[in-house]
Amino acid sequence: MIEVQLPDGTIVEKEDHATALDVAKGISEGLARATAAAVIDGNTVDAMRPLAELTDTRPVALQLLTTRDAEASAVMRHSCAHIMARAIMRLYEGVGLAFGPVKGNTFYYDFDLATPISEDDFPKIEAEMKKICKQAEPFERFTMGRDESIQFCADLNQELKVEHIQGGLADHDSLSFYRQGEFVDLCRGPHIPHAGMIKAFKILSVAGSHWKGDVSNRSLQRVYGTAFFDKKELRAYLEQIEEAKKRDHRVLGSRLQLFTINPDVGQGLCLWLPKGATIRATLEDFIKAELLRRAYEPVYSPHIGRVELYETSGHFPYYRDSQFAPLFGHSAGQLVDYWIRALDPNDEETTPPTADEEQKLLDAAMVMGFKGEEFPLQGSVEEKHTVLRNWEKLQERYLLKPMNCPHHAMMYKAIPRSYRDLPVRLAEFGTVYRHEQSGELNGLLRVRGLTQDDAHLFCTPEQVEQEFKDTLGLVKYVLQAVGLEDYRVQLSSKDPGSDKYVGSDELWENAQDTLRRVLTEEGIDFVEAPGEAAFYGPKTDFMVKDCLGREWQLGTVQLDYNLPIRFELEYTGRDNKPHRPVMIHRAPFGSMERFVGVLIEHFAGAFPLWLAPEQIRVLPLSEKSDDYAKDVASKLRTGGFRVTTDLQSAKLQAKIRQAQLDLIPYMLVVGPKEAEQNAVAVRCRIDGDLGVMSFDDALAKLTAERDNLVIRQVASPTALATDEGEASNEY
RNA sequence: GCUGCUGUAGCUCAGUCGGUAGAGUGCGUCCUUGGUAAGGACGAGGUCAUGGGUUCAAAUCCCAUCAGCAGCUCCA
Repeated sequence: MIEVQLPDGTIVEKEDHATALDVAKGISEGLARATAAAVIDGNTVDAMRPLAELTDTRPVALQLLTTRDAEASAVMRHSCAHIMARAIMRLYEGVGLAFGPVKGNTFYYDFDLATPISEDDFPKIEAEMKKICKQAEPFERFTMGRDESIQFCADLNQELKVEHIQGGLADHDSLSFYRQGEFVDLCRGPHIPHAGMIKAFKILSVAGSHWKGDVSNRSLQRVYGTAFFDKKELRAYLEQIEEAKKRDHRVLGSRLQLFTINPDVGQGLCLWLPKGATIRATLEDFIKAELLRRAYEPVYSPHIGRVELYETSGHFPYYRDSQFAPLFGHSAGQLVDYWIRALDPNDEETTPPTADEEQKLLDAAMVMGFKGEEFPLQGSVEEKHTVLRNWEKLQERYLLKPMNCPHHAMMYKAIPRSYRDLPVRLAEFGTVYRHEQSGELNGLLRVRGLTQDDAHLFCTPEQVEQEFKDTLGLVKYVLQAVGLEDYRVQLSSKDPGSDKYVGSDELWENAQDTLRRVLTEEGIDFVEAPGEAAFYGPKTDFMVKDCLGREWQLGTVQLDYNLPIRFELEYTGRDNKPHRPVMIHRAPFGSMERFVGVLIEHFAGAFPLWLAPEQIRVLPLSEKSDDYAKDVASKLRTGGFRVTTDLQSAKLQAKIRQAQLDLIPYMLVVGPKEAEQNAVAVRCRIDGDLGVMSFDDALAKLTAERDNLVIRQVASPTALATDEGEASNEY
């Protein structure tokens, strides 16, 4: 017999081989029907496995997971992934199985499959899945030894599973499988007792992916789906997605005329329309005022800089692929650049020049002033490259600036610095250009030209901690001021196994320790993300989600001991000797583009009074009141408000409806009565009609709301839940 | 960049079997002059993303290019 303790403390005795399902049955048939899985020792486990196998603790502390528990849904979705895989294997030949984990409310399965699956195929896959669910066959678990498992998977023609057992699961002696009818899959589990528990599911999309997430590996087809225990929940979830899409900043940006992106201007290059620009300018003014209070100094730098500058900083070689190609000060540079690439055997876009062509290139180069006799016409490619590289260096090459830090480092260097001057805080809304992969571009959230609310702090090693602390405080303050409270803090640290980082391990450890310590002292919850650091230093990133639940980095504070070395930055210490400062890179908003994009979604386009591009709209009751409306608007403008008048010959209801749809915070209705008393009838977008008040009272009320940066929202946006639970799916 | 999907009026979308393109909304003009979420009439708007091909005939079929969307990968 085995003793089992239920969450309420009750202890029940069961047969030795009893399962969680048996315990549930002992309580009620209904409970047994609803039991999807169990929790023992904090682990989610199969409800149909004998309890004695699952833990040595006695009595067994057992918690049943029923169809009402969120954890049970995750188990069920994983089972649904198996069912989808089973259906697809019935419909297609030669299906290779990769991974099929759960991700938030959705699941996916990666398939190695020659035939492309398209959306048109979803109905037939779903129909097959429905059949499987109807049959309500159980999920049966069994285990095998390593070698046996490898042979088993090989016999099933599941090469990827074989590879995974040999690679990722190398330290597992025994492996578990789940069988459901004719379908068997290497899987850690757990699963629901039988397929009949899945009452509602839907295939959502199909996309490409790569085996183990590595682009150099074979590409797979990833089919996404979602499943629920209840049809209503599925419908509600699909509606929630539709609802969330209405908040999409790309949709609102165009409806509210905030910004536009035009392919004729260029991919990923956004055009800020007046209303969007107003929001941005308001935010910039807000942060400029705050920086003044915090003793930052404004600077400006040009949009381009010499390539050598970025070679010094390390950005050019490191990010070459995602930068716009260098610009040449003279066309001779282009000639040499072309020549170098033509000779490069690894450059697939070019073919080596013939002897004839090379002579022409040489003639052209001599016309442009190069010393032709230096060029080894009969030499090797390497010898030619050497000469061409030298010629290239004679040319001015510029980079559209991908980063502001090198410019700011030069500004630091421009003036002799004493320890008494530090910290030096140089701030600039710096516009940078990055040639992001085309598939990555996304509205305002990922663009090719962006403006960072950037600043670089240069301080002594002793000051680092305080400066870092203050900077974190600034980021938190700024986010709180605009009402963005739903963020996650991440300490992006170095991946010890990678060689992409510059600088000594000691500097890195030192920097990471400082970040960890300050974050802990400040009581900021954070997760550490190894491998997410910049190549020159660790950083603290503030992450937020968009309307589809995708995560983006907004604010960032980065510690950097490396660029000061590369740029040989110095200050004179108390000892009259040169010392090396430490740099802190920081951008509370991140980029103005992404930040405004996120804000649009956060407020669903309905900005608080202080940020709204059009703050007040004056609505005359009829044309008879047009003059008074203009008068009111003009006085509000004098009070610093952004105000318009609606003079179209429409009924009041229509004007109000239009203003509500345009998400204008306040409407002032004026008719003959108001004109007579120098009054206005105030209507708030959120609260509706506030009644008639004197113009002065209305002005005072709105001024207070604006100047206090009051944030008001009808409902706080509910981002789609997409908790990252992927790591738990080991196989 | 990769995989899949999409591209028709300013916007949202119809358009059957290949046979000279349609709605709603917005926009303009006129009528209407109103009290807190849609008053009415008329009108203008399209090289069906671009370039090729197949065909007597292409928005429709095929190919390429460009752009967008979702995911992957990348992200200073």
